[in-house]
Amino acid sequence: MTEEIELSMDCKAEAVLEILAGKWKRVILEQLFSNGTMRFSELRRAIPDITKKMLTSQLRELEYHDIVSRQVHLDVPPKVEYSVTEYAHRLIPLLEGLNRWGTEHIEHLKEIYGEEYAAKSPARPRRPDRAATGE
Amino acid sequence: MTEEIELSMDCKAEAVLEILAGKWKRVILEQLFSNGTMRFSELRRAIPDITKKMLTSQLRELEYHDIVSRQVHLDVPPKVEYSVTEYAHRLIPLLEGLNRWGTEHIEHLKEIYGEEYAAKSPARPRRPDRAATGE
DNA sequence: CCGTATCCAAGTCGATACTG
DNA sequence: CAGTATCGACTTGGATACGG
Repeated sequence: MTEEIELSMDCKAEAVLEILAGKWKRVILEQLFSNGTMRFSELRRAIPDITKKMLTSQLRELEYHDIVSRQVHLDVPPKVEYSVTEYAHRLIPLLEGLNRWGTEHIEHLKEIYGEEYAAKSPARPRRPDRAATGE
Repeated sequence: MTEEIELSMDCKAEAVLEILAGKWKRVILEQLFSNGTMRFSELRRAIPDITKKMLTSQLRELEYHDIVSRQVHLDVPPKVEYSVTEYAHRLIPLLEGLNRWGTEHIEHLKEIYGEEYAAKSPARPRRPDRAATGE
């Protein structure tokens, strides 16, 4: 029977998911949180597989959400520095919770499927139907 | 200067994001958490805009992650019931945190951009560059 | 009733070339 | 140095139509 949990999530969670969802957002935040202010080129070096286009767009989205701030220095050569905002620090507990849960969840999946579980949920999971002749 | 936060997120968060990321996953969980066991058709009625295909696929992914369980009753007419697993309850604090953060974040965005902020971050945010003549 | 198959539109991400 | 523009591959979500 139900446990009447009443989570009442009006799906405000979407707003946060949007911040964290991009493929590179979390790595970028990791860099900025642990290294402080970084230049565009430093970020590129720290995250070798990211393209300039991706780095730019993800940074712009984070900037829009007031998570990172962008300082443009008008000199030659051009120099743009990024850092996390004060506001971004409120994200930390959530990020930690997410990472803790993620780590445990991977273990949980291993217990269920063995070491060779697929990270991405398969289209047709191989779990057998549990049948019951209820009604 | 840096505050040496050392979040060390090896991006295990991805595993959780995958659970929560689908367009309908959170609404489905909301339903199952507050109503307990529900039939496929009940879920469809509770979430009018979802298609059968989407409902099926999202439920299968949640099932793969051991978040919902699927009970098939082999009688006529067919009857399939879904409910959240024991394991799923561990998600609740995270979900609550996500929702609380989301709610506050929407307020934060309103303070910055006014009531008419765009939910989705625009490609080119209209925030002016903050220039500094450093170097 | 509870799905699957097929097709299609939209969005995401990467590679590459060009610019202030 | 720090981007923007353009294109294409791949993925996601939606609209049907059909099957057990």
